[in-house]
Amino acid sequence: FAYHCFCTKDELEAQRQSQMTQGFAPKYSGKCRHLSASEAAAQLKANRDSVIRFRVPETHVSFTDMIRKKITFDMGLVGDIAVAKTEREPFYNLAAVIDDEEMKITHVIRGEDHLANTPKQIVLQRALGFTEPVYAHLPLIFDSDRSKMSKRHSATAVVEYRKEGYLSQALLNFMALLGWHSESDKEIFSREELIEAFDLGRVQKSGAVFNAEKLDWVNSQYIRQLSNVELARELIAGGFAPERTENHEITKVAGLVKERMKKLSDFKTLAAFSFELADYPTKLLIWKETASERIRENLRSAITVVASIKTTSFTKDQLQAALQPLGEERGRGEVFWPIRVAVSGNEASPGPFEIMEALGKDESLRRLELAIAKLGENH
RNA sequence: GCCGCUUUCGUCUAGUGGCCGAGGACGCUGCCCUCUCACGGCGGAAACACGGGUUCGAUUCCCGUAGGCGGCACCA
Repeated sequence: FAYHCFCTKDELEAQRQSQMTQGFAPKYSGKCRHLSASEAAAQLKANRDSVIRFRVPETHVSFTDMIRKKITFDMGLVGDIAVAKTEREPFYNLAAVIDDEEMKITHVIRGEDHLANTPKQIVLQRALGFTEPVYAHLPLIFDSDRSKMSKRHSATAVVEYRKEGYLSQALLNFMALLGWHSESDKEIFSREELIEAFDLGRVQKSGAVFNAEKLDWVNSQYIRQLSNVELARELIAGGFAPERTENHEITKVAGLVKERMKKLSDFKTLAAFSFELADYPTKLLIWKETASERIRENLRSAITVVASIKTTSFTKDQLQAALQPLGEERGRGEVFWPIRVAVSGNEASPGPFEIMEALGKDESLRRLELAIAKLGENH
Protein backbone atom coordinates (compact mmCIF):
# COMPACT_ATOMS: atom_id res chain seq x y z
CA PHE A 1 0.00 0.00 0.00
CA ALA A 2 2.76 2.39 0.90
CA TYR A 3 6.48 2.89 0.52
CA HIS A 4 9.32 5.08 1.71
CA CYS A 5 10.25 7.95 -0.55
CA PHE A 6 13.68 9.52 -0.41
CA CYS A 7 13.22 12.30 -2.93
CA THR A 8 14.35 15.69 -1.67
CA LYS A 9 12.14 18.73 -1.46
CA ASP A 10 14.23 20.47 -4.07
CA GLU A 11 13.80 17.63 -6.52
CA LEU A 12 10.05 17.60 -5.95
CA GLU A 13 9.76 21.32 -6.33
CA ALA A 14 11.75 21.34 -9.59
CA GLN A 15 9.55 18.55 -10.93
CA ARG A 16 6.38 20.39 -10.07
CA GLN A 17 7.62 23.54 -11.77
CA SER A 18 8.48 21.80 -14.99
CA GLN A 19 5.20 19.87 -15.03
CA MET A 20 3.23 23.05 -14.60
CA THR A 21 5.06 24.96 -17.31
CA GLN A 22 4.47 22.03 -19.66
CA GLY A 23 0.77 22.22 -18.92
CA PHE A 24 0.52 19.02 -16.93
CA ALA A 25 -1.08 18.55 -13.55
CA PRO A 26 1.68 18.50 -10.95
CA LYS A 27 2.05 15.09 -9.36
CA TYR A 28 4.66 12.85 -7.82
CA SER A 29 6.64 10.97 -10.43
CA GLY A 30 6.63 7.65 -8.63
CA LYS A 31 10.40 7.50 -8.63
CA CYS A 32 10.80 5.68 -5.31
CA ARG A 33 7.78 3.48 -5.92
CA HIS A 34 9.81 0.58 -7.21
CA LEU A 35 12.58 0.64 -4.67
CA SER A 36 13.09 -2.86 -3.34
CA ALA A 37 12.66 -3.57 0.35
CA SER A 38 16.36 -3.98 0.83
CA GLU A 39 17.18 -0.75 -0.98
CA ALA A 40 14.73 1.12 1.18
CA ALA A 41 16.08 -0.50 4.34
CA ALA A 42 19.58 0.56 3.37
CA GLN A 43 18.51 4.14 2.76
CA LEU A 44 16.70 4.19 6.09
CA LYS A 45 19.72 2.80 7.85
CA ALA A 46 21.83 5.58 6.32
CA ASN A 47 19.43 8.03 7.94
CA ARG A 48 18.35 9.45 4.63
CA ASP A 49 15.47 11.92 4.97
CA SER A 50 12.25 10.21 3.95
CA VAL A 51 8.48 10.22 3.89
CA ILE A 52 5.84 7.52 3.54
CA ARG A 53 3.80 7.59 0.35
CA PHE A 54 0.56 5.84 -0.36
CA ARG A 55 0.18 4.07 -3.71
CA VAL A 56 -2.79 5.88 -5.12
CA PRO A 57 -4.64 3.64 -7.59
CA GLU A 58 -4.98 5.22 -11.04
CA THR A 59 -8.74 5.07 -11.13
CA HIS A 60 -11.61 7.50 -11.05
CA VAL A 61 -13.06 8.05 -7.62
CA SER A 62 -16.67 9.15 -7.25
CA PHE A 63 -18.60 10.10 -4.19
CA THR A 64 -21.92 11.68 -3.42
CA ASP A 65 -21.90 15.06 -1.77
CA MET A 66 -25.13 15.99 0.01
CA ILE A 67 -25.01 19.42 -1.49
CA ARG A 68 -23.43 18.89 -4.90
CA LYS A 69 -24.55 15.36 -5.76
CA LYS A 70 -22.07 13.15 -7.61
CA ILE A 71 -18.48 14.32 -7.90
CA THR A 72 -15.75 12.45 -9.75
CA PHE A 73 -11.99 12.88 -9.59
CA ASP A 74 -9.35 11.28 -11.81
CA MET A 75 -6.82 9.90 -9.34
CA GLY A 76 -4.36 9.35 -12.16
CA LEU A 77 -3.81 13.09 -11.98
CA VAL A 78 -3.02 13.04 -8.29
CA GLY A 79 -0.03 10.72 -7.98
CA ASP A 80 1.15 8.99 -4.83
CA ILE A 81 0.42 11.18 -1.85
CA ALA A 82 2.58 11.57 1.23
CA VAL A 83 0.62 10.25 4.19
CA ALA A 84 3.17 10.30 7.01
CA LYS A 85 6.62 11.44 7.97
CA THR A 86 7.27 8.23 9.86
CA GLU A 87 5.15 5.38 11.13
CA ARG A 88 4.40 7.46 14.20
CA GLU A 89 3.81 10.79 12.52
CA PRO A 90 0.87 10.79 10.13
CA PHE A 91 -0.03 13.80 8.01
CA TYR A 92 -3.44 15.39 7.92
CA ASN A 93 -5.25 13.19 5.39
CA LEU A 94 -4.25 9.94 7.03
CA ALA A 95 -4.83 11.25 10.54
CA ALA A 96 -8.26 12.55 9.60
CA VAL A 97 -9.30 9.23 8.09
CA ILE A 98 -8.18 7.27 11.14
CA ASP A 99 -9.76 9.74 13.54
CA ASP A 100 -13.08 9.61 11.73
CA GLU A 101 -13.09 5.81 11.75
CA GLU A 102 -12.20 5.54 15.42
CA MET A 103 -14.79 8.12 16.39
CA LYS A 104 -17.40 6.44 14.19
CA ILE A 105 -18.05 9.61 12.25
CA THR A 106 -21.05 9.29 9.97
CA HIS A 107 -21.16 12.75 8.39
CA VAL A 108 -18.28 14.97 7.38
CA ILE A 109 -19.55 18.52 7.01
CA ARG A 110 -16.81 20.99 6.10
CA GLY A 111 -15.86 23.83 3.82
CA GLU A 112 -15.67 23.54 0.08
CA ASP A 113 -11.93 24.10 0.28
CA HIS A 114 -11.68 20.47 1.37
CA LEU A 115 -13.34 19.10 -1.73
CA ALA A 116 -10.05 18.06 -3.31
CA ASN A 117 -8.98 16.25 -0.13
CA THR A 118 -12.04 14.05 -0.18
CA PRO A 119 -11.03 11.58 -2.92
CA LYS A 120 -7.62 11.19 -1.27
CA GLN A 121 -9.26 10.35 2.01
CA ILE A 122 -11.70 7.97 0.37
CA VAL A 123 -8.90 6.08 -1.31
CA LEU A 124 -7.21 5.69 2.07
CA GLN A 125 -10.45 4.56 3.69
CA ARG A 126 -10.92 1.89 1.08
CA ALA A 127 -7.38 0.63 1.45
CA LEU A 128 -7.80 0.43 5.21
CA GLY A 129 -11.22 -1.19 5.01
CA PHE A 130 -12.90 1.71 6.80
CA THR A 131 -16.50 2.77 6.31
CA GLU A 132 -17.05 5.80 4.14
CA PRO A 133 -18.85 8.66 5.86
CA VAL A 134 -21.36 10.86 4.07
CA TYR A 135 -19.91 14.13 2.82
CA ALA A 136 -21.33 17.62 2.63
CA HIS A 137 -19.15 20.45 1.41
CA LEU A 138 -20.45 23.85 2.39
CA PRO A 139 -19.88 26.90 0.21
CA LEU A 140 -17.33 29.38 1.49
CA ILE A 141 -18.09 32.81 2.86
CA PHE A 142 -16.46 35.79 1.20
CA ASP A 143 -15.59 39.28 2.31
CA SER A 144 -17.26 42.09 0.46
CA ASP A 145 -14.33 42.08 -1.99
CA ARG A 146 -15.17 38.46 -2.83
CA SER A 147 -12.04 36.97 -1.34
CA LYS A 148 -12.24 34.01 0.99
CA MET A 149 -12.68 34.84 4.64
CA SER A 150 -9.72 33.09 6.14
CA LYS A 151 -10.20 30.73 9.03
CA ARG A 152 -7.96 32.71 11.30
CA HIS A 153 -9.68 35.93 10.41
CA SER A 154 -13.22 34.67 10.96
CA ALA A 155 -12.36 32.94 14.22
CA THR A 156 -11.39 36.25 15.74
CA ALA A 157 -14.27 37.87 13.89
CA VAL A 158 -16.87 36.01 15.91
CA VAL A 159 -15.28 37.29 19.11
CA GLU A 160 -15.07 40.76 17.61
CA TYR A 161 -18.72 40.75 16.65
CA ARG A 162 -19.71 39.70 20.13
CA LYS A 163 -17.64 42.55 21.50
CA GLU A 164 -19.43 44.99 19.22
CA GLY A 165 -22.71 43.91 20.68
CA TYR A 166 -24.09 41.28 18.33
CA LEU A 167 -26.16 38.64 20.10
CA SER A 168 -24.92 35.07 19.66
CA GLN A 169 -28.36 33.93 18.51
CA ALA A 170 -28.45 36.70 15.92
CA LEU A 171 -25.02 35.74 14.67
CA LEU A 172 -26.10 32.14 14.36
CA ASN A 173 -29.30 33.08 12.57
CA PHE A 174 -27.45 35.35 10.17
CA MET A 175 -24.81 32.74 9.39
CA ALA A 176 -27.51 30.17 8.66
CA LEU A 177 -28.98 32.56 6.11
CA LEU A 178 -25.66 32.75 4.30
CA GLY A 179 -26.14 30.02 1.74
CA TRP A 180 -29.39 28.62 3.02
CA HIS A 181 -33.00 29.70 2.82
CA SER A 182 -36.07 28.32 4.48
CA GLU A 183 -38.82 26.84 2.36
CA SER A 184 -41.25 29.19 4.02
CA ASP A 185 -39.34 32.44 3.40
CA LYS A 186 -39.08 32.86 7.16
CA GLU A 187 -35.85 34.56 8.14
CA ILE A 188 -35.82 34.98 11.89
CA PHE A 189 -35.60 31.68 13.73
CA SER A 190 -35.34 30.58 17.30
CA ARG A 191 -32.67 27.98 17.91
CA GLU A 192 -35.29 25.22 17.91
CA GLU A 193 -36.98 26.47 14.78
CA LEU A 194 -33.64 26.64 13.02
CA ILE A 195 -32.78 23.08 13.96
CA GLU A 196 -36.18 22.02 12.72
CA ALA A 197 -36.06 23.92 9.43
CA PHE A 198 -32.42 23.65 8.43
CA ASP A 199 -31.72 21.20 5.66
CA LEU A 200 -28.35 20.50 4.05
CA GLY A 201 -30.11 19.61 0.84
CA ARG A 202 -31.29 23.20 0.50
CA VAL A 203 -27.87 24.71 0.98
CA GLN A 204 -26.62 26.91 -1.84
CA LYS A 205 -23.77 25.61 -3.95
CA SER A 206 -21.91 28.85 -4.48
CA GLY A 207 -20.18 31.02 -1.93
CA ALA A 208 -21.92 33.91 -0.21
CA VAL A 209 -20.71 37.42 0.45
CA PHE A 210 -20.89 38.48 4.08
CA ASN A 211 -23.45 41.27 4.33
CA ALA A 212 -22.85 43.40 7.42
CA GLU A 213 -26.04 45.45 6.92
CA LYS A 214 -28.22 42.39 7.02
CA LEU A 215 -26.41 41.23 10.14
CA ASP A 216 -27.36 44.57 11.71
CA TRP A 217 -30.96 44.04 10.78
CA VAL A 218 -31.08 40.48 12.11
CA ASN A 219 -29.44 41.64 15.32
CA SER A 220 -31.93 44.47 15.74
CA GLN A 221 -34.76 41.96 15.34
CA TYR A 222 -33.31 39.85 18.13
CA ILE A 223 -32.78 42.85 20.38
CA ARG A 224 -36.42 43.78 19.97
CA GLN A 225 -37.53 40.27 20.87
CA LEU A 226 -35.76 40.54 24.21
CA SER A 227 -37.71 41.69 27.23
CA ASN A 228 -36.39 44.82 28.90
CA VAL A 229 -34.99 42.74 31.73
CA GLU A 230 -33.24 40.35 29.35
CA LEU A 231 -31.86 43.22 27.33
CA ALA A 232 -30.55 44.90 30.47
CA ARG A 233 -28.89 41.66 31.45
CA GLU A 234 -27.16 41.43 28.05
CA LEU A 235 -26.07 45.05 28.27
CA ILE A 236 -24.58 44.62 31.71
CA ALA A 237 -22.94 41.28 30.95
CA GLY A 238 -21.34 42.64 27.81
CA GLY A 239 -20.15 45.81 29.49
CA PHE A 240 -22.33 48.06 27.37
CA ALA A 241 -24.12 49.73 30.24
CA PRO A 242 -22.62 52.57 32.26
CA GLU A 243 -21.03 51.36 35.46
CA ARG A 244 -22.35 52.15 38.91
CA THR A 245 -25.90 52.24 37.62
CA GLU A 246 -28.77 50.37 39.20
CA ASN A 247 -30.06 47.37 37.24
CA HIS A 248 -33.63 48.56 37.27
CA GLU A 249 -32.41 51.88 35.92
CA ILE A 250 -30.77 50.11 32.98
CA THR A 251 -33.89 48.06 32.45
CA LYS A 252 -36.06 51.15 32.26
CA VAL A 253 -33.81 52.93 29.79
CA ALA A 254 -33.29 49.76 27.76
CA GLY A 255 -36.99 49.69 27.03
CA LEU A 256 -36.77 53.29 25.95
CA VAL A 257 -34.17 52.83 23.24
CA LYS A 258 -34.64 49.15 22.40
CA GLU A 259 -36.19 49.58 19.00
CA ARG A 260 -33.55 52.10 18.00
CA MET A 261 -30.65 49.72 18.67
CA LYS A 262 -28.92 47.70 15.99
CA LYS A 263 -26.29 46.38 18.33
CA LEU A 264 -25.73 46.47 22.07
CA SER A 265 -22.94 49.00 21.70
CA ASP A 266 -25.51 51.51 20.41
CA PHE A 267 -26.93 51.75 23.91
CA LYS A 268 -24.17 53.98 25.13
CA THR A 269 -24.88 56.83 22.72
CA LEU A 270 -28.61 56.24 22.43
CA ALA A 271 -29.23 56.25 26.16
CA ALA A 272 -26.61 58.74 27.29
CA PHE A 273 -29.14 61.51 27.86
CA SER A 274 -31.08 59.53 30.42
CA PHE A 275 -28.09 59.19 32.73
CA GLU A 276 -26.78 62.67 32.32
CA LEU A 277 -28.09 65.65 30.39
CA ALA A 278 -25.43 66.91 28.03
CA ASP A 279 -25.19 70.58 27.20
CA TYR A 280 -27.11 71.46 24.07
CA PRO A 281 -27.43 74.61 21.97
CA THR A 282 -30.30 76.79 23.13
CA LYS A 283 -31.67 77.24 19.67
CA LEU A 284 -32.34 73.50 19.49
CA LEU A 285 -35.33 74.20 21.74
CA ILE A 286 -36.95 76.32 19.05
CA TRP A 287 -39.56 74.57 16.97
CA LYS A 288 -39.23 75.81 13.39
CA GLU A 289 -39.80 79.58 13.25
CA THR A 290 -41.54 79.90 16.59
CA ALA A 291 -40.53 82.92 18.70
CA SER A 292 -38.41 81.96 21.68
CA GLU A 293 -40.74 83.90 23.95
CA ARG A 294 -43.59 81.66 22.94
CA ILE A 295 -41.49 78.55 23.48
CA ARG A 296 -40.78 79.79 26.99
CA GLU A 297 -44.45 80.28 27.67
CA ASN A 298 -45.22 76.81 26.42
CA LEU A 299 -42.56 75.30 28.64
CA ARG A 300 -43.89 77.25 31.61
CA SER A 301 -47.36 75.90 31.05
CA ALA A 302 -45.96 72.43 30.61
CA ILE A 303 -44.13 72.66 33.92
CA THR A 304 -47.34 73.61 35.66
CA VAL A 305 -49.09 70.60 34.19
CA VAL A 306 -46.24 68.20 34.89
CA ALA A 307 -45.87 69.45 38.45
CA SER A 308 -49.52 68.73 39.09
CA ILE A 309 -49.09 65.02 38.33
CA LYS A 310 -48.57 62.86 41.39
CA THR A 311 -45.23 61.12 41.71
CA THR A 312 -47.01 57.82 42.15
CA SER A 313 -48.80 58.07 38.81
CA PHE A 314 -45.98 59.64 36.83
CA THR A 315 -46.38 57.44 33.76
CA LYS A 316 -46.16 58.19 30.09
CA ASP A 317 -49.88 57.64 29.62
CA GLN A 318 -50.70 60.06 32.42
CA LEU A 319 -48.25 62.59 31.07
CA GLN A 320 -49.63 62.31 27.58
CA ALA A 321 -53.21 62.65 28.77
CA ALA A 322 -52.29 65.69 30.85
CA LEU A 323 -50.23 67.46 28.21
CA GLN A 324 -52.31 66.63 25.15
CA PRO A 325 -54.78 69.55 25.62
CA LEU A 326 -51.90 71.99 25.78
CA GLY A 327 -50.49 70.56 22.59
CA GLU A 328 -53.81 70.81 20.80
CA GLU A 329 -54.30 74.37 21.95
CA ARG A 330 -50.87 75.81 21.20
CA GLY A 331 -49.69 73.50 18.46
CA ARG A 332 -48.21 70.09 18.99
CA GLY A 333 -44.86 70.95 17.47
CA GLU A 334 -44.52 74.12 19.49
CA VAL A 335 -45.25 72.30 22.73
CA PHE A 336 -43.88 68.77 22.40
CA TRP A 337 -40.69 69.53 20.51
CA PRO A 338 -39.22 71.86 23.14
CA ILE A 339 -40.27 69.52 25.95
CA ARG A 340 -38.57 66.62 24.28
CA VAL A 341 -35.40 68.58 23.61
CA ALA A 342 -35.43 69.89 27.17
CA VAL A 343 -35.54 66.40 28.68
CA SER A 344 -33.29 64.66 26.14
CA GLY A 345 -30.90 67.39 25.04
CA ASN A 346 -30.95 65.74 21.62
CA GLU A 347 -32.29 66.52 18.20
CA ALA A 348 -33.45 62.91 17.88
CA SER A 349 -34.69 60.82 20.77
CA PRO A 350 -37.59 58.74 22.09
CA GLY A 351 -40.84 60.58 22.78
CA PRO A 352 -41.09 63.18 25.57
CA PHE A 353 -43.60 61.30 27.72
CA GLU A 354 -41.69 58.05 27.91
CA ILE A 355 -38.48 59.92 28.63
CA MET A 356 -40.09 61.80 31.51
CA GLU A 357 -41.50 58.62 32.92
CA ALA A 358 -38.03 57.08 32.90
CA LEU A 359 -36.43 60.18 34.41
CA GLY A 360 -39.01 60.61 37.12
CA LYS A 361 -40.80 63.75 38.19
CA ASP A 362 -37.99 65.63 39.92
CA GLU A 363 -35.43 65.21 37.18
CA SER A 364 -38.00 65.99 34.47
CA LEU A 365 -38.95 69.25 36.14
CA ARG A 366 -35.32 70.13 36.73
CA ARG A 367 -34.55 69.73 33.03
CA LEU A 368 -37.60 71.75 31.99
CA GLU A 369 -36.58 74.58 34.32
CA LEU A 370 -33.09 74.44 32.91
CA ALA A 371 -34.47 74.88 29.39
CA ILE A 372 -36.37 77.98 30.42
CA ALA A 373 -33.26 79.35 32.06
CA LYS A 374 -31.31 78.75 28.87
CA LEU A 375 -33.92 80.58 26.82
CA GLY A 376 -33.77 83.42 29.29
CA GLU A 377 -30.08 83.92 28.63
CA ASN A 378 -30.92 85.33 25.22
CA HIS A 379 -32.96 88.16 26.69
C1' G B 1 -0.90 25.73 -16.07
C1' C B 2 -3.93 21.44 -14.36
C1' C B 3 -8.24 19.57 -11.55
C1' G B 4 -12.83 20.53 -9.15
C1' C B 5 -16.93 23.52 -7.73
C1' U B 6 -19.93 27.52 -9.21
C1' U B 7 -22.97 31.63 -12.10
C1' U B 8 -31.12 34.78 -10.69
C1' C B 9 -31.89 42.25 -8.38
C1' G B 10 -25.91 45.95 -5.20
C1' U B 11 -26.08 41.68 -1.31
C1' C B 12 -28.48 36.93 0.78
C1' U B 13 -31.84 34.11 -1.93
C1' A B 14 -37.13 31.50 -4.01
C1' G B 15 -37.51 28.89 -8.36
C1' U B 16 -36.47 21.50 -10.49
C1' G B 17 -40.15 22.84 -18.49
C1' G B 18 -45.73 26.23 -19.08
C1' C B 19 -48.26 29.02 -12.39
C1' C B 20 -42.29 33.88 -14.14
C1' G B 21 -44.76 40.06 -17.85
C1' A B 22 -39.28 36.05 -12.18
C1' G B 23 -41.22 35.92 -5.64
C1' G B 24 -39.07 37.19 -0.54
C1' A B 25 -35.32 39.62 2.67
C1' C B 26 -31.36 43.40 3.65
C1' G B 27 -29.93 47.93 1.63
C1' C B 28 -31.72 52.20 -1.39
C1' U B 29 -36.08 55.11 -2.34
C1' G B 30 -41.55 57.65 -2.48
C1' C B 31 -45.89 58.26 0.52
C1' C B 32 -48.57 57.59 5.26
C1' C B 33 -48.20 57.71 10.68
C1' U B 34 -45.69 61.63 13.63
C1' C B 35 -43.02 66.97 18.12
C1' U B 36 -37.72 64.50 16.28
C1' C B 37 -35.44 59.84 15.49
C1' A B 38 -36.68 54.91 15.31
C1' C B 39 -40.72 51.40 14.79
C1' G B 40 -44.87 50.26 11.82
C1' G B 41 -48.11 50.44 7.19
C1' C B 42 -48.56 51.00 1.80
C1' G B 43 -45.78 51.68 -2.87
C1' G B 44 -41.14 52.03 -6.26
C1' A B 45 -36.40 51.21 -8.83
C1' A B 46 -33.38 46.85 -9.24
C1' A B 47 -31.62 40.26 -11.69
C1' C B 48 -32.30 34.87 -14.88
C1' A B 49 -23.59 35.89 -17.50
C1' C B 50 -23.20 34.96 -22.95
C1' G B 51 -23.73 31.62 -27.34
C1' G B 52 -25.57 27.26 -29.29
C1' G B 53 -28.81 23.16 -28.94
C1' U B 54 -33.22 19.73 -26.99
C1' U B 55 -38.57 21.01 -26.79
C1' C B 56 -44.86 23.16 -29.02
C1' G B 57 -42.50 25.96 -24.90
C1' A B 58 -36.69 27.26 -21.38
C1' U B 59 -34.59 30.85 -15.42
C1' U B 60 -35.39 25.60 -15.15
C1' C B 61 -32.38 20.02 -19.35
C1' C B 62 -27.56 19.34 -22.57
C1' C B 63 -22.97 21.41 -24.81
C1' G B 64 -19.59 25.39 -25.33
C1' U B 65 -17.52 30.29 -23.97
C1' A B 66 -16.63 33.81 -20.33
C1' G B 67 -16.46 35.25 -15.13
C1' G B 68 -16.00 33.94 -9.84
C1' C B 69 -14.08 30.67 -6.15
C1' G B 70 -11.36 26.62 -4.21
C1' G B 71 -7.50 22.97 -4.56
C1' C B 72 -2.95 21.33 -6.65
C1' A B 73 2.96 20.37 0.00
C1' C B 74 7.49 16.11 3.63
C1' C B 75 0.59 22.26 6.33
C1' A B 76 -3.78 21.41 8.47
